[in-house]
Amino acid sequence: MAEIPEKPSLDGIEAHWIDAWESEGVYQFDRSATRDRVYAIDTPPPTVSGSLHMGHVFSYTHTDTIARYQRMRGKSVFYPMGWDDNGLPTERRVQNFFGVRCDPSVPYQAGFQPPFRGDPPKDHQAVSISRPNFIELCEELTHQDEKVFEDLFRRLGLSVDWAYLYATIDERSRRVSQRAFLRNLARGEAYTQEAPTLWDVDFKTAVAQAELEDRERPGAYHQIRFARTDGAGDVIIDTTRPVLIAACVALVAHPDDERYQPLFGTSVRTPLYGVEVPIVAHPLAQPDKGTGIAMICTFGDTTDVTWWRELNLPTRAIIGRDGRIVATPPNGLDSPDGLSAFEQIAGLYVNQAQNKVVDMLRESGAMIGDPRPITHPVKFFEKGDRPLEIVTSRQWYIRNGGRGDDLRRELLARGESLTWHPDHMRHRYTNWVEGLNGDWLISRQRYFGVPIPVWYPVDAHGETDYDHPIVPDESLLPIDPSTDVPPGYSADRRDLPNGFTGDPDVMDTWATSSLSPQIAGQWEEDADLFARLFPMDLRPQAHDIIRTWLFSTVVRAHFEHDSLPWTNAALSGWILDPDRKKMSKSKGNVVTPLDLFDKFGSDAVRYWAASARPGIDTAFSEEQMKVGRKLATKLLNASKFVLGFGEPPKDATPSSALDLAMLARVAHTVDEATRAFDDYDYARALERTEATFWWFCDDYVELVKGRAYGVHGDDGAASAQVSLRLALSALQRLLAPFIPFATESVWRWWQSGSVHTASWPSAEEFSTSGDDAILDPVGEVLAQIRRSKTEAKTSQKTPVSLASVRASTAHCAAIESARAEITDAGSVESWEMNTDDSLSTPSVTVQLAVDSAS
RNA sequence: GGGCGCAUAGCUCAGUUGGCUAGAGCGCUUCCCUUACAAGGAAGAUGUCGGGGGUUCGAGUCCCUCUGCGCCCA
Repeated sequence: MAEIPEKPSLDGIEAHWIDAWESEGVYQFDRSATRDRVYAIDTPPPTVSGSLHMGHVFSYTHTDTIARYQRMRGKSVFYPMGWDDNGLPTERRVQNFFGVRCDPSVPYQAGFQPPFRGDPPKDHQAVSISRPNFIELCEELTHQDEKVFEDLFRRLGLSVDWAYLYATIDERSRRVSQRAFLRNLARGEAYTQEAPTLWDVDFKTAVAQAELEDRERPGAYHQIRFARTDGAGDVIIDTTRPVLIAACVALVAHPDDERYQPLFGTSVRTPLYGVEVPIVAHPLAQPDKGTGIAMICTFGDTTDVTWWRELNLPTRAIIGRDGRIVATPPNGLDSPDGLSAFEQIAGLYVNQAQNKVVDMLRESGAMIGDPRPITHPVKFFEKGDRPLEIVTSRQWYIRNGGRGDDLRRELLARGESLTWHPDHMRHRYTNWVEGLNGDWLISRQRYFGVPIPVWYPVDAHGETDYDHPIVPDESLLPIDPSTDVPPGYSADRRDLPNGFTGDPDVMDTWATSSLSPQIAGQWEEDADLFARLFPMDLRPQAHDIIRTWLFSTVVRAHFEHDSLPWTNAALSGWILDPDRKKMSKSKGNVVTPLDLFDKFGSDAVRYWAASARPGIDTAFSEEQMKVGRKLATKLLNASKFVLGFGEPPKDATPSSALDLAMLARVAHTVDEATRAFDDYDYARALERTEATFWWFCDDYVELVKGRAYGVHGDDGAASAQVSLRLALSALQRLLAPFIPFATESVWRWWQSGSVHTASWPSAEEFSTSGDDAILDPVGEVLAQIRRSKTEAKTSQKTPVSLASVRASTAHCAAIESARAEITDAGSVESWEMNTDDSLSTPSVTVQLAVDSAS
């Protein structure tokens, strides 16, 4: 137990307790606890290559309050931390930081030193390095970033057990990720397929539906003439992408569209290229868009893919994976004029080719009028800078209900049985699952990720047999098929006829992070541990990744464990700047968390975060942090006051009416806070606790002060002192989840052990004989006495020569029961009590002794 | 276009199966160095509960509708 300081202070308490908690193992998960005594949290692994921001502080604080509450309720809390370091954000950061670029054809260079470590000059040409060198740099940089994140989270006071730290690229994550994939493959839940795929031409990788976003982009309608092959005139279409005319395989109109019904079954020739294409009918054609008839190209957008598939159309792909028009003209384009028109655009980037095509269309007379500018939504990779193209490529998929109604229904049912906080967030999930239009594409043509753990046989002609992947034994995981050799082959048969070849791709980062419960819980590696954790109790996360992280985690657990991965999901809102705009770096309104910790203290910043209702977008507010700091300071001073009386006599019990009433109020608050926490409403628990704490300081302490000092004798003092201590103990514990540093400081002034492993208060700790109904009339009388002094602009110490009270019978009795205390607090010299049952609130007429004193 | 949410004091927000005179904090104004705390305390002013309609003895709360804002999906 520590000395109570003369002048309590919040300065330096964070560093002190961070060290003490670590050395005492306060937050260690007790793995001997059985499942019913465990509370397991599937902590979101933050992307460490991103910047630290208030959003992290905000949502992780919410989770931490829940973790601390559950720990105090006696649960063994499994609260791990993970770093999401694999994937594109890290690759991009590594490129920018070191001035390098990954080129798998470059050989490994031992001891490679990058040209820069931070801030390469703008005109620097990226140095091409091997994949292993690149990955080494990824690991170097993520380790630096992880240290910064860890320091931040420790400073914030997260009650994480750091012994269970993981990273999504570490060996266990790779092993778990590959094992789960191989299980999916064995059960037919993962498959490979050659198919049209959304493709980012800059990152040169496939992307999944969940990674798309629509952006409004300027474009233009071009009206184009297609000549009918029967010579009966032209068909006019509107298109924003005339560049794709060479990829056109049909024109399409709605089956009910009377304008075009006579044309179904006939054909037209494409302008410039002279390719004959049919006119077909399909309900996805929009009669009110443009001229109502559109060209189908392979592939302009996802609707083209649907038409192509459902109408069995040929393929004429013209856009390559590098975003350029391919060199070879597509099938069917064979007329001399057509070939020379195609030569004009071959090798150009798409937008250059578009300009060229428009020029040629004007010249040929196939274009009517000028382009008409419009703004329209264009699909982008959420991390990309250029519109997505669609290319045909071989990719790996995991089924997710997007192509199968039975599975879709099962996954919707999983969403139904999950408990959502707040509840309305479940609609995001339902909405997303119902709107899926394909399986989950998990292969990425990138470098820093978990390799897809398969090889393929290469036949005698050198052709790769993708239909019979060779899989490793689970005991060998993790593997890298680019360096490891499959069973039954020797290393020198790599990439040779009658040999093998490794799958060159890595998995999407979500394909690994969707296994965070299995990674953190050491699935299949520590069965005893996993059984104590899974399914976990809580998935806390931001609401913008319901479609990605939350959903994909549900999918993996559904397949592997036939269960939900957790029972509760808690969704945090966004941080808005004080003008209610979403905070962003470009606006320059981002504040760094560490500066705020220095300025207000961690507890104050946590207070701001914990004040926000679950799931609600919240304005960044330094004002709220000041309030939090006041609360922490007040707790120090109030604790010092209460404990300053020393130990009350051993046999002391609360006996006076006011003390019992105060304890009844605190007991009621304990119930309210407990109910709120059980419902994951940390903000309500804080608000109720805080209100009672301030009332305790402002009214109760002031009322009871004189008696506690002994002016009414030893018995009254003993009752006051023991009641003050009972209440203080409860209030310190109720505040512990929110302001862990200040509460720990004051707790250790008089208790042994940490407040964070103390038991959560219960109403049973208090005598229940009190009547807290007396507190309102008593408080009202006190307020009126204070008001009269304030209005007289005199000190609150000024004596009251006569307090004349009019109140109902019940209120008079209440006031009588605490009259001695009001007398002390208000310096009342004499009383006059009048019963008036018509009054709903007491009325006090106050005569001040100030005039006679002057 | 479909879905979800929000609208209460100058600001940020509470307001729990409909129930007393609609609350808190911040900010603002005034006063008080009071022996836990001046990094404090006491007090004051401020509302057509977004508009309209309905149900009800009674509506901030339930229903309908309109308006504005935000987010998710197409």
